[in-house]
Amino acid sequence: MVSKELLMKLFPDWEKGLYEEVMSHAELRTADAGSILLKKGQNIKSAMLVVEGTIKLYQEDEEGSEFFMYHLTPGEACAVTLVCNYHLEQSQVLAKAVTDISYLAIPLEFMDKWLQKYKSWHYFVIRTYRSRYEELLSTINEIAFKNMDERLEFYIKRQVEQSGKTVKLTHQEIANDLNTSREVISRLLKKMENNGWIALSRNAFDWIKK
Amino acid sequence: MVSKELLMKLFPDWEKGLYEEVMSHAELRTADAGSILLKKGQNIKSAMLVVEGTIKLYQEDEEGSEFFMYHLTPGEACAVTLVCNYHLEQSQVLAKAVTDISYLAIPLEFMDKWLQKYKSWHYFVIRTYRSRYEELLSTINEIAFKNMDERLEFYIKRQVEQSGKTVKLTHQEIANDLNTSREVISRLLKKMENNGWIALSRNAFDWIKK
DNA sequence: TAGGATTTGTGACATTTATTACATTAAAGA
DNA sequence: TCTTTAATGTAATAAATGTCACAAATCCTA
Repeated sequence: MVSKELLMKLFPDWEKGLYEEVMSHAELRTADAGSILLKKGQNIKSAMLVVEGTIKLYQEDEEGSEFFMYHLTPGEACAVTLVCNYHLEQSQVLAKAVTDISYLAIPLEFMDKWLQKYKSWHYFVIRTYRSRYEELLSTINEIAFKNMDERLEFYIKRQVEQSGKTVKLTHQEIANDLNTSREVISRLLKKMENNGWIALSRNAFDWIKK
Repeated sequence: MVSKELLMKLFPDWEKGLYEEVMSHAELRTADAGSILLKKGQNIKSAMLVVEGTIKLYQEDEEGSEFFMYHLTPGEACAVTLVCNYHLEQSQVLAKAVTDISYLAIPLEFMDKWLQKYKSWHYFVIRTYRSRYEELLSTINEIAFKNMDERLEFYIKRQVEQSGKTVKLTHQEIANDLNTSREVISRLLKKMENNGWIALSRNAFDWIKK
C-alpha cells in the first residue's frame, strides 16, 4: 500500500477523494531494472503511474528493433495506459524499467469512472498526454533534422538529466536506443572524448563538458 | 456563424449546451489554400477546430525546414491549441492550409471554462490528444526505422487517403515535407513509375497500384 | 509563338551511416 | 593466475542519401 503522504507528494493536484480511491484500488507493484513492463501489441490490463525509479519508453518496429522516445519518472504516468475504452486495447509502445522501480497499477475499469468523477483526474490525464505529445515532438525534431552526432549529444544529455553525469550504458545499448550500430556510437563517443566532452570508461562514461 | 446541424455532424459527442456556447463564442474563419495558420514560436490566441478542408501539421526546425507530421480534417482539432493555461503559450508546430479551409476559432479563455463545465469537451480534448499522439508514434516509426523509399510510399498513401488517387504535389514539395532533396524524390518516383505503382505527370501523379 | 520560368530527369561526386572483419582491452570467474 | 567473455577500437568497404551541374520537357505569358 502507498501512503497518502507519498501520493500527495507525487501527485499534488489531485482531489481528496481521488487519493482514497487510488489507495484502495491501486496495487503497488515493483519490477527489477531491465524488466519489460509493456510490450507492443500486448493487451493493456492496467494504468501505470510511476512511484519510484525510471522507465524508458520505446517505439518498437516489426523486426523487434527498439527506438528510445522518452523517460518516465516518479509522478508521471504512461499515457497510453490511461485512456483505454475497451479491454482489448493493445499497447503501441514498449516500456522498460531502467532502474528497480515501483509503480501503481490501476485496473482499467476505474479509468472511465474517475474521468466521470474527478476533475483533477481529468486534468491529470490531459496534462500527461500533452507532455508526452511534446516529448514526441522533440524526438521527431531530432531524427527528422539532425545527424547522428547531434542526436547522440541530445540523447546523452537526456540521460544525464535522469541519472547524473555518469552514464552507465554500453555503446551497444546506446546504439540500440538510437537505432544505429555500435561502431557508429563508439566512433562518435571517441570523438567526444577527444573534444573533452566526456571521459570514457568501460560500461560507462562521464559527461564533463561545461 | 455555424449551424447547429453542422456542429452536430462534425462533433457528434458534444453536450447540448456546448453547441450553444460554440455557436455564440466561436468565430468561423476561412483561409486560402497554402496559407499559414500557425507558426512555431507564435503565440496561440485561439483554439482551432477544422470545419472544412484539410490542414497539414509540421515540425519546424531552427533553419526553417519543415517536416510533415499529419493531417487535420473536418471534425478534428489542433491539439496544441486546446490546452493553453496562460496566454503566452507558444506554438511548437506549424500548421498550413492544404486546401481552402474554414475553421472555428475559439478564444482561449473558454478552454478552461469548458473543461470545468462540459464533460464532453473534456473527452474531446483527451481524444484529440490521444489520436495526435498516435499519429506522432507512426511518424516516428517511419523516420526511425525506414529508408526513404518506404517513407515516400507511406507518405503518398496518406496523401491518397486525404485527397484521392491524384496527388497534386511537385517533387520539390514532397521533398520539403520529408526533409530530403528534390533529386531523391524524383529518382524514387521514377522507380515507382517503372514498377507500375504510379503514373507521373507534371505537378502531379496518380497512384495506380492495386 | 517565342522566350522565360518552372518542373523534371539524370549523371557525377561527396557525405553520412551501415556492415564486415578483426584486434585489443577490461572484467569476471574458475 | 589463466581463461573466458563482454566491451571497445579501428580500418576497409558498401549502401543510402545529399549536393552540384546541367539538360530536357512543359507551362505560362507577352
